[in-house]
Amino acid sequence: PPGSLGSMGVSVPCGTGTNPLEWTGQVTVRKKRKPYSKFQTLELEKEFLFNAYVSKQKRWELARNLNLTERQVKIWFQNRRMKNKKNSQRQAAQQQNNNNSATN
Amino acid sequence: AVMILRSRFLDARRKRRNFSKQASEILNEYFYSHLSNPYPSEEAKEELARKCGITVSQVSNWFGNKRIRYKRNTGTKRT
DNA sequence: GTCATTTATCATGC
DNA sequence: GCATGATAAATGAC
Repeated sequence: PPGSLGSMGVSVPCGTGTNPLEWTGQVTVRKKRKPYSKFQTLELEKEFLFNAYVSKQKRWELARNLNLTERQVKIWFQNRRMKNKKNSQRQAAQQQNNNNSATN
Repeated sequence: AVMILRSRFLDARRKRRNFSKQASEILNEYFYSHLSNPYPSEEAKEELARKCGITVSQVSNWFGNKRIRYKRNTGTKRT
């Protein structure tokens, strides 16, 4: 999406595009998405319970023990924090709905 | 094992519902009328969400799915 | 770091 | 049996 910024100032990949269907073009070669194993996910979740932000030392250990790259561990925690935030917002919205319904 | 049960409970995929026909029409109308740049702004998403009776996240999901599937369906067939 | 995305995969509807 | 909505890896902008 070309230069269209949200209210937060974070823009999105791709940078051009006013002419026909330029957005359909592939920007970069992406690595194929591979779901992690149950064990990998479980260990990452356990560490996430301790702290949502992992130190570099811990990240190195996790990567080694789970046979992942440090980059994968880093990104997993980033996505996990986003998931957490999304769930929090979802619960907050439901609370709002409940309050509105109750007071009306 | 614990995770599986927890995830089965709060995973919205388990209770997925198709959007109403009217909502799909609104979303498709916006998509095809903005085919050169089908990336609605945050405000546009909010308005679409309000008109369709769904959440902003659902609008984002819909456009994400629509873009990739439109690309795949149109890119493969050429004459 | 966040966060809107892309993409594949998942789970469901019909 | 695929269409469809939501989620899980992965990227890129800032």
